[in-house]
Amino acid sequence: MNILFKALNDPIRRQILEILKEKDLTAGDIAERFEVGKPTISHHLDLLRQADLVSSVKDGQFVLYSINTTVLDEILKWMIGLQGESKAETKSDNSLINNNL
Amino acid sequence: MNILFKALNDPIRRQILEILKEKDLTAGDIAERFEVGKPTISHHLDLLRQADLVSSVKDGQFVLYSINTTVLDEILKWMIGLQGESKAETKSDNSLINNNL
DNA sequence: ATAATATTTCGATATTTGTCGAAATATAAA
DNA sequence: TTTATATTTCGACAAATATCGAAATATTAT
Repeated sequence: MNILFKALNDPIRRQILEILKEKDLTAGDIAERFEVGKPTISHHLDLLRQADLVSSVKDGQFVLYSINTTVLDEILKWMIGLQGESKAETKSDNSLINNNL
Repeated sequence: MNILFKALNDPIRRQILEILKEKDLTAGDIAERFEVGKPTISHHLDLLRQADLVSSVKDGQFVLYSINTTVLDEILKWMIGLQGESKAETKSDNSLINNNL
C-alpha cells in the first residue's frame, strides 16, 4: 500500500503509466517522451516495478515495459471503503438509502 | 491530482482518514491516537485540507475535522481509465469481452 | 484579569526524493 | 574483436518532507 502510493506520487510516473496503457514500450522509447534524462526515467521505472505497477522483459539489448493494473485494486478497495459505511450509519440504520455510487 | 496523491502518500494521513470515516474528531483527539506530536498532526491535517480530503470547523477553542471523500472520485476515475481501454482493444475490437470489472 | 487548555505557526534538523553526468554492464553490429 | 547502442548503477547534490520543541494565538474557566 505504502509503496503503491509512493509510486503514484509523481507526475512523470503517472504519465508513464498512461503511456504504457496504450502500448508496451522500451525504456528508451519512454525516456524520449520526457525532458528528463534516461537515468532518471530508469529510476522512475524501478519504483513502478517495485510497486508491481509495471513489468519488464529483456528483449535483446532493449527492455520492454508493460503496465500491470491489477495492483490498483487494493487502492480502489481502500478508497471505496472510505466512502461507504459512513459514520451516520449504524447497525440499525444501514438502510442503503445513500447508495448513490 | 498532484496534491491529492501527495496527501495520500503518508501512512499517518491515510490513518487519519480512516479514523475520520468513523467519526468527526477534534485536532487533539486525532493527535492522541498517534505517537507523533501535535504540531506534526496539525501539519498533516493541513495537507489533507489542502487536498480537500478533510474540512475543519472551529467549535469554541476546538477545531472539528471531518472527512470529505468526494475528491477521491478524481483518482478513482483515473485508475479505472488506466484499467479499461487496454492496448489490445482497437475501434474494431472493442467487443467488451474482457469486461470482468 | 489571570490562568489553563486547544491549536497553529515558527525555526531548525534529519531523512527522503528527484535529478544529473559519468561509469559500468549487456547486447548487437561492423 | 572493436565499435556502437541500450539500459542501469553509482556518487553527488538540491529540493521537498516529516518531525520536533518553543512560541504565538485563540478560547474558556477561575
